[in-house]
Amino acid sequence: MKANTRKKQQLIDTAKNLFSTNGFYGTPTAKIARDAGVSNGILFHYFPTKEDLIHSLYTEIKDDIFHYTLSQVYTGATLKESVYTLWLASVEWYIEHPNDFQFMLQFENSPYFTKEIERSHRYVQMAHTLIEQGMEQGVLKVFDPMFVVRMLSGMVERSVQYLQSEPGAIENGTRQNQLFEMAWDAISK
Amino acid sequence: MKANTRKKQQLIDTAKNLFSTNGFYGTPTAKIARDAGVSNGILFHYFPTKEDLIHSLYTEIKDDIFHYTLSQVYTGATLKESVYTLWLASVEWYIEHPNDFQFMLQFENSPYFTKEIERSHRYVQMAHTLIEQGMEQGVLKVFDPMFVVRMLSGMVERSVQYLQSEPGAIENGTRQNQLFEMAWDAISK
Amino acid sequence: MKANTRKKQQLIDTAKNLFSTNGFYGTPTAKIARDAGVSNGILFHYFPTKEDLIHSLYTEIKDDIFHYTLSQVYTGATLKESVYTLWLASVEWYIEHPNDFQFMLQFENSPYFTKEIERSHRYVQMAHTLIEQGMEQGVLKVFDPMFVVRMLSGMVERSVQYLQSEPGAIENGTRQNQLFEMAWDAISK
Amino acid sequence: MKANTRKKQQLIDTAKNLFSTNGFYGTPTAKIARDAGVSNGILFHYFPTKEDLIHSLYTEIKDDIFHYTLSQVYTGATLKESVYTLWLASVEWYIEHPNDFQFMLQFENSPYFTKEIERSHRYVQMAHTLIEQGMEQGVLKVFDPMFVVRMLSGMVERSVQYLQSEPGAIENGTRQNQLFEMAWDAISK
DNA sequence: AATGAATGAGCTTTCATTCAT
DNA sequence: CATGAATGAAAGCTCATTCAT
Repeated sequence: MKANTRKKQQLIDTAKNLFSTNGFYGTPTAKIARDAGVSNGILFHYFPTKEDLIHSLYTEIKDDIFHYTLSQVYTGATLKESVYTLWLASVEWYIEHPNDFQFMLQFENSPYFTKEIERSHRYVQMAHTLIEQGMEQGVLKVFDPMFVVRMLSGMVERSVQYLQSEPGAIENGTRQNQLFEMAWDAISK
Repeated sequence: MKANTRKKQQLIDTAKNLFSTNGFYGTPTAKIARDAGVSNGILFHYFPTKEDLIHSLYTEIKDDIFHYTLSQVYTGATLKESVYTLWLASVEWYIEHPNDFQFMLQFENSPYFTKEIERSHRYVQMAHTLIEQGMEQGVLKVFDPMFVVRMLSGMVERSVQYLQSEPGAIENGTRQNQLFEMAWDAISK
Repeated sequence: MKANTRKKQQLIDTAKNLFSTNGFYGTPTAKIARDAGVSNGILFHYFPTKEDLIHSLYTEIKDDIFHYTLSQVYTGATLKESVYTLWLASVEWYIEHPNDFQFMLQFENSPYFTKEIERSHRYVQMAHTLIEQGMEQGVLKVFDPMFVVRMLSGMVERSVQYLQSEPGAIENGTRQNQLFEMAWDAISK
Repeated sequence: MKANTRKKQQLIDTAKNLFSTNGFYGTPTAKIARDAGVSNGILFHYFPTKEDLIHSLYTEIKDDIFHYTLSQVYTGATLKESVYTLWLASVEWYIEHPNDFQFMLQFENSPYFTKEIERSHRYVQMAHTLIEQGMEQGVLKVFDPMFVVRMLSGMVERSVQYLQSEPGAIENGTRQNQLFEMAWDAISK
């Protein structure tokens, strides 16, 4: 089972690398297996179809970011502080995992992505709950909470891309605060 | 020259339809030609490769939206009014052309899309100029203008998706104003 | 009719160039037309099929070399002198027309080439007659004359290739005599 | 590994047959696979491109004829005897393998064939060595040895074609001796 | 669990040839 | 005679998936 886990994980890691560089369609399963140092056939033992592999990757990423974010939240925070924690944890995690970030962008804009998948992940559910509370507290503008979640993730994504392209910006705490203020101004009353 | 134009345009229209529904990779060139009612080979007469076709489509869309937006602007407007005009024209145009909207999202998140392509279109250049002016006037938060342009288009896209999913929202002028206010609050000081 | 002749000749010349460089199959008819500066369609006006074009080229070459050789022969020559004249004229002509030489080699080793075509050309018939005479006179080894003709052309071809590859050899009369002696020794008693 | 070898060999044999009859360009890879009784795709598993297949075929042939010829040579032979052995072994082998002979002629007169390929085969190298020795011994006319090798193979080829077309000639030892004498007279002093 | 040979449908692109103008 | 758009039947090659071992 160790060998099992190792090969599976190698496939996942290799797939993330290749997908983020060449896209889903530019990455044959045979190349994933070859680069992962395993046989062609074993990939389909772990992931019955290429689509299954892609979904597994996405799920793993969303789980990872969920756990990272969860580890950052603390009780007794104000609504704005909670949103800030969520926002910053997400940005930090994407900056640390550029392959995952790249992969996620592609996946969420591909025909593989559906609303059902979007809603099924705890990361999104957590954000949804937070936004709902903010509206109830009268702190946030009132819209469909799911829409605000999407708006927020859109702003996170653009911010990450900006930080990636601007040298030195990642370490600049002030910059990050300014970026968060944009998002907060957008959604708060 | 009429036949020329007609067949080429049929290919473009058919391609937009199919691409927006099935994606680039889910749409064989043979199907495009068949659905357009033309021969297989003529597609490659007008577009030497599938990639050329895709790029042409994108360019056409960006030109169309540029001209539509341009027709809406008026002189003597305040900065906020100008941004509103730009925002609203974009939203309206995408709502009216859902195929183009869908295609654009896919293209801009595909490996076909590069920063060079992004900057080369007049639509983006126009937005860039406007944002720069706003910063100089002290009305907008100061960032790399290109980043703000991207942030804005991201918010336009999410707004369009929201309007598409919410029945009756499209005709609701108040709703649209509220959506714009989110964007304006994000970027203005 | 002048224009007629001009375009046709341009097609022939261009085709020879392209065929000798890229081969029959590496040369699309469209490229021949383009390089010749004429329209795609007109090629098929003069040559109903690509094969017709190829055959025309070959016939033209064989006619040219026939006339050149004929102009070199003189009456009262011995058999060996006549064979020498034939041999030298052929070598000279190929050296002067490398494209034609290249094209001929390809054609004669392609599926387009048949025994019927081979026999139908006056150049071959002339050689055949000469060899027959030599056998009757008891000067040449006795075989099927057609075989000796082929053997001789084979030796001409290799000699031309040798002269082409050896710098300075073309102007070297002694070299050419030595090459002829090889051929003569092969076929003479 | 048996299946491996079997399918690969079936592809090679079928390809030789089809190529020699219809030429490289007249033989689709799909037909090779079909006639070989294997799937379309497996051909490209063994030979990444059609060109690779063609080159492999040629290499195999040249290796086969090399080994056959090598098995015929004996020590203590005079130079003329050695050349005779080489000549006869080649002629015999081509007569026994008409498909290979046909294929070889096409290949060596196609754009696939280069001087580098020609020199790389042991069969040619063996002939080259023999001719060089003959020149050093003063038995052969002095030329670039490679040219003499080519001249000799040209004469072998014409002789094989002659023997193929002349009924009964193949079994006629005298005929073969006469053909060899032509070649020998050509190259010997 | 693991291999990698094998499958075969499907893809983009090419190109000789036709045809409306 | 001349153009070049239009046709459509291949062709070579790819690749997700299966299967014998």
